Amino acid sequence: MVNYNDQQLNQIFSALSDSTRRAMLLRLTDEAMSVADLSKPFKISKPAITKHLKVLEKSGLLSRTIEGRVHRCKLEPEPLAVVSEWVSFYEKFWNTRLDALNTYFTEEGKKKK
Amino acid sequence: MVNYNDQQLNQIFSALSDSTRRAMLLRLTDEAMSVADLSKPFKISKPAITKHLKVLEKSGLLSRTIEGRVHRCKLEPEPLAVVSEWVSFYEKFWNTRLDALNTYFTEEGKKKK
DNA sequence: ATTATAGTACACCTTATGGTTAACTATAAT
DNA sequence: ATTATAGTTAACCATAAGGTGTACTATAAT
Repeated sequence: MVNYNDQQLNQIFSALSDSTRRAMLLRLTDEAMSVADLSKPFKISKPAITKHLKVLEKSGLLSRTIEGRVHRCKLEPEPLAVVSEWVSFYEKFWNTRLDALNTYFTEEGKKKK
Repeated sequence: MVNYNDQQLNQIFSALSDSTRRAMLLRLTDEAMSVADLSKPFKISKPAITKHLKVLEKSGLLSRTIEGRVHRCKLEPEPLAVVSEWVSFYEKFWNTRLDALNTYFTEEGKKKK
């Protein structure tokens, strides 16, 4: 898989740390759409939208194709795969914790029997 | 699983968007350790370390137990499970993309045969 | 009692972030 | 040719983030 460096991870996590941007990504899972359509649910100014789009674009989470005066925005999921890969390393830690919890309750169950 | 709200996701992603903090988390996967031990690889001032620890603590990624004058820092993986859950929703999007790629190469393979 | 160590709190600085309004460019429609 | 629409750019503002040095608190060691 692609080897993203620290700075790129910074950018991706930073892009994801804003509710509006995450909502934008979610909206784009349905379908690619224009900036106007994409920004409909958000009660912020157009320049604010532009800035959010730039952040998403720079982090690689969004691409756009310009068709006339309309910018068609598309979700680019690869950085999310990178996040998934990054976080998967830690999976064992919450698993062992759940295992410990599980063992605890199993032992409790045994005692009651 | 726990239902984290938008603001908590903001905090978690924001905490993860800094190289130093991610390196701290990685260090803590080996073992829980004091602030001094934890901060050894980082060439920043002690107050800077304190700040990073606070960010990690507020996001739930780190806990500490005070033993005398030593603060023992421990990795708390639950927020990472939340990230994993959040990102898992998008898995289908990079899977379908990889599938498409796979199909493409498979078709190419057929042509060559 | 004094000194060393672990860590935080405070005040400050610089840059980044998220928002605004006003003005602009470029395409589309009348 | 004029007007409307899609979107960006520029200048500005307030607050947050990440860093610093100095001063402080609290525990441990001599």
